Amino acid sequence: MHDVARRSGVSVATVSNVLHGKAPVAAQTRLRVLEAIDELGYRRNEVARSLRLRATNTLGVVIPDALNPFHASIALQVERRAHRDGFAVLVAETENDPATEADQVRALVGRRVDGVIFPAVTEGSAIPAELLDRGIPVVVVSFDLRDSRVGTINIDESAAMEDVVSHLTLLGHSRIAFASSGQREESIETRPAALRAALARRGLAETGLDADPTAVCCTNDVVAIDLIERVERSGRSVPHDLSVVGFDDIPIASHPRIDLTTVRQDAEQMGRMAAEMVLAAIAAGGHTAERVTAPARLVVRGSTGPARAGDA
Amino acid sequence: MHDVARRSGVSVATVSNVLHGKAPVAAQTRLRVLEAIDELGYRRNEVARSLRLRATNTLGVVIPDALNPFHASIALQVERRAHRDGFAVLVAETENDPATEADQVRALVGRRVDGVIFPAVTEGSAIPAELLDRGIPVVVVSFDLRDSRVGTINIDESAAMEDVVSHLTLLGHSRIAFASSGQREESIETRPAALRAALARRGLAETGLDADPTAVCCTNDVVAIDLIERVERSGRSVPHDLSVVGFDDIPIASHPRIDLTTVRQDAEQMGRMAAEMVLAAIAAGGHTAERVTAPARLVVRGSTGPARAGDA
DNA sequence: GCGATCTCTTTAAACGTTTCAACCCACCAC
DNA sequence: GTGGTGGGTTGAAACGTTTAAAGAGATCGC
Repeated sequence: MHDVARRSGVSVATVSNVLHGKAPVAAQTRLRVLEAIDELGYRRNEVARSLRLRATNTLGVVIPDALNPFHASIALQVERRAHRDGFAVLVAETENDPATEADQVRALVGRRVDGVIFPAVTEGSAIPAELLDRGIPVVVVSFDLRDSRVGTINIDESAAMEDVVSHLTLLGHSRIAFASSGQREESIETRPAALRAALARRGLAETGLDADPTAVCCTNDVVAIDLIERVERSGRSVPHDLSVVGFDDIPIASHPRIDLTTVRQDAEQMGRMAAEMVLAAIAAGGHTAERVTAPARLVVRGSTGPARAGDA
Repeated sequence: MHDVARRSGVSVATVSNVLHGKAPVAAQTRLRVLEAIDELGYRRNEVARSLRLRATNTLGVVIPDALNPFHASIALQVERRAHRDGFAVLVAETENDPATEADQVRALVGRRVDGVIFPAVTEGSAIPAELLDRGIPVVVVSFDLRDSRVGTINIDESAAMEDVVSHLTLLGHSRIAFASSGQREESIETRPAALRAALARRGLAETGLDADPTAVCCTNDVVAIDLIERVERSGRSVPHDLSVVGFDDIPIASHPRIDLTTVRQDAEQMGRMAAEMVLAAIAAGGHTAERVTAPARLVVRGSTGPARAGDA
């Protein structure tokens, strides 16, 4: 910038003015400056700008597992929406580990991100303490975190689960289990709890995964598809021996070879909304506590079928 | 930092010293400072630091399509490796569009990233001009860009394609087509060119996709799996009516329901190597021109079978 | 008692922007 | 001619660090 100023014979303040049009600058001067910028290939140093403005125009996305297409899709949409507003996106991977999550959040704080989005939260993470105390807006997707300082975007879990259970019981299932992602949990207790509630409403109890269920409701499509793989590798078949339901409706779920019955969530919409929510909060200069519930609906496909005879 | 200094009765320089251990500081002072840091919840402002050090400890990853698991996986590995060295990662989505790619690169330059990784390059992009002129190290994965200032990580495309064609011809195929990702191309001309070369070696020519091929080699697994879907929705079946080969071996490819014959690339290794290559270049203060070829091998599964009778 | 040495600490200048206040000059009203 | 107005420009401070250079006491050898 100093070089540009020198070359066009003006002060840096003037260069800054032609760049932002805050103060008026004579047409002729503007031209000279633009010329110099062009010749020197000048590109504004955003880090200096960030320092001065105390705003980095950067969002953090803290994602447990970038290989889960649902999470990836949300991150992607956030990036797109943010890009439109001139924001960049720092992604941080937690590997579902609360310790690295804390570590990553610290790093984001150090880099002074203007807002943070969690496409999912890891169990046992006291996530946003440090963020919230600093006034950094936080939006959480897929988990109904009840904190007056964080925004959330959720589907109506109990309605969705009600549809799932209704679908399964209509098919004659009564031994219904829940499968989570194995290692450390993501969507914490809400999804299995919703299942238990829906079952209870019908006088049923949850069946253990190892107690020979006839249907399994999985915490997400990746888990469901894995389950189908394990079942079929063991010589049984889906849906004949076991019905499987997923959550998310990731792209592969609708493939005819997979044909997974699942609860469809609109990741694109949810990601975009998350970005907009946090951007709005940033513009307004504080937290948000908005809670929106996104639409979701059961998509019945071929991975669910009638319960095995004699199992009602 | 000023607050910390004031609270512990020392100068900011001393605080800085206890933080980095550059200069010696008395044990007692160090203690007071650490205490103050703790009480105030101080966290170093990395943007000020970046400005002063003229290094942001940030990598850019320019990714055409985050929903392609191969790309996502590379990005993920880069993030992991970078995190270990205290680097953050800015992801930029190009949507396979050269214009937004240019835009994103400009944004990365403005933010003064220390290095950039392209998990794939979009056709027709004059990518790295601006980056290279500024001395920013660049590493490209999956495309053998021959530029003395960019590092590359590739598989041996012609060897891999040789294996594919050998496998297919052994099954009796001679009408072999290539399928790319439709819209704008990614891996530019190298993969189809390799196919043509391998065919030519056997006195065969490429068959058009619309000219009733008996086998199709796809530019990646996503395209292959899509193709299977389209074929089977139209009432034909894979591999009975058409053999399909992919590239990458993304996780779903090995699912028994998909069972895709494909060329396996080790995304984890390639991502890690890309990160290490660019980090090394940053440490050395300049470009890299290293070219490594990663291992790849054909994994034969159920999506390829004997050519239809009468088609030899 | 005096310079040298050593350990610890501070001062102040950078890094590259933005922006407030001041300045200059021309024009205008009176 | 004086004061106001307003467009165009600039000086300089600030943002929060790092670091070279200088300073301040001790300790020490002699």
